[in-house]
Amino acid sequence: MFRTIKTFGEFGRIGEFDTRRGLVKTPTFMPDGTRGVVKSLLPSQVAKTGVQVVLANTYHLHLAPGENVIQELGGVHAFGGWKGPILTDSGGFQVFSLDKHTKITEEGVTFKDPATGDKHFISPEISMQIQLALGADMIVAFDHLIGLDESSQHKTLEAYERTHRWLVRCVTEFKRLTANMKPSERPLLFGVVQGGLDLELRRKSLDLVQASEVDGIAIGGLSVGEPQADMFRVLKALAPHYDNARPRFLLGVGAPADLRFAYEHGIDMADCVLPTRNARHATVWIDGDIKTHLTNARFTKDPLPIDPTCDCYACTNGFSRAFLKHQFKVGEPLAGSLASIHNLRYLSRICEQYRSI
RNA sequence: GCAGAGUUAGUGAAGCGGUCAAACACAACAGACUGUAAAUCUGUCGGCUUUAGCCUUCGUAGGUUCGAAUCCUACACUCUGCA
Repeated sequence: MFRTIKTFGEFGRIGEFDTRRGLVKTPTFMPDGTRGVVKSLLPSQVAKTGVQVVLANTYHLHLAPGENVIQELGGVHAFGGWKGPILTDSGGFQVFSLDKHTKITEEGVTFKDPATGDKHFISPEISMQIQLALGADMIVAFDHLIGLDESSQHKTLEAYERTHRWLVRCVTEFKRLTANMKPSERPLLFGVVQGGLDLELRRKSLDLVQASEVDGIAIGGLSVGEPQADMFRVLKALAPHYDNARPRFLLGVGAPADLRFAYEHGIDMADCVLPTRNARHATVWIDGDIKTHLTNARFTKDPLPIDPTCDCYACTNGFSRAFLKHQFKVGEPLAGSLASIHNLRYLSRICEQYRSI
């Protein structure tokens, strides 16, 4: 149950909710640790940026090392060392990102591993089973996600309908798997809203998800190549219709401007690879949301920290832009780690600014 | 001193008569990245102008040829054998 502490603006809210692994204060940003950990960072470093929840991925952990291995070793928390809440994505995103390697039927999705050629079948039920076995504290229903370029718009309705049929199966399987758990031991299930850029469909999708027995509302299918204005239009249209008792999770959004818009339109939590991937690719955000390539020649002798206004470890411990540029140029992984710390802190600070309104 | 091999754009290295401003790699420069097939990918990379074009380049200087980075001669330098 989501507790609203305060509202701001027309749709924004500050609040908190409980997971079996502890309290989550919102708005919050959750970095993606696809294989169980945030790439290039120690859990302690992630925690110090203000991150409360880390994401992990059903698809990747199912392929290797397998949920059975992780379960035997004590679950994904023990496995990767993250003590706070963990949210697993369902594998639904891979239906989209591995599009060319998948075969979708009503029963589920067959993935052909691009690396090995091995086939893996994931259905709504199997996704629930994997996520429960991994030991996640929040899990996501297995949905059908499509791109939003012109060539795929005709699939919007199909994906929307399938997502809801699959949601029913997810809820049923989830209830079966958690039947013997106390409410305080049970992970939270998020249903996914789809509908592409069709506001009517989006609205219906939200109603359907909110009418089902899910703990949280996830907004999916955005930030998949559509113009920013389209994403904003959808978020704006959904904003007045959310159920106040449940947390709202925007899947896959992480650009500062997008997060701000989302939080101001009723979103409580979001995840994204952007801060950490960009960081490993030498790109950081600097005060004012200025996207900056640290490898640019102009930083060769720059003694300043990444962002003089930032309080992250990298910015307050003497690491100059010149040093980071050099480390990136010579391929030292420390540069990516320091930049990741900075970018995560940058997004956490945005969240903290909203939480302190 | 003799005999071989070599000298190509920032570096390494292809090319061995025309389709060569010259493959490829690295470096350099710029960019992309939004529920991670991503510590990855893309573009530029002789000069001037720029859809096209013009000019100057392949150790140096000559020569052969309609045409040379590619063939010949001389010279310079480098490496490997033999003295």
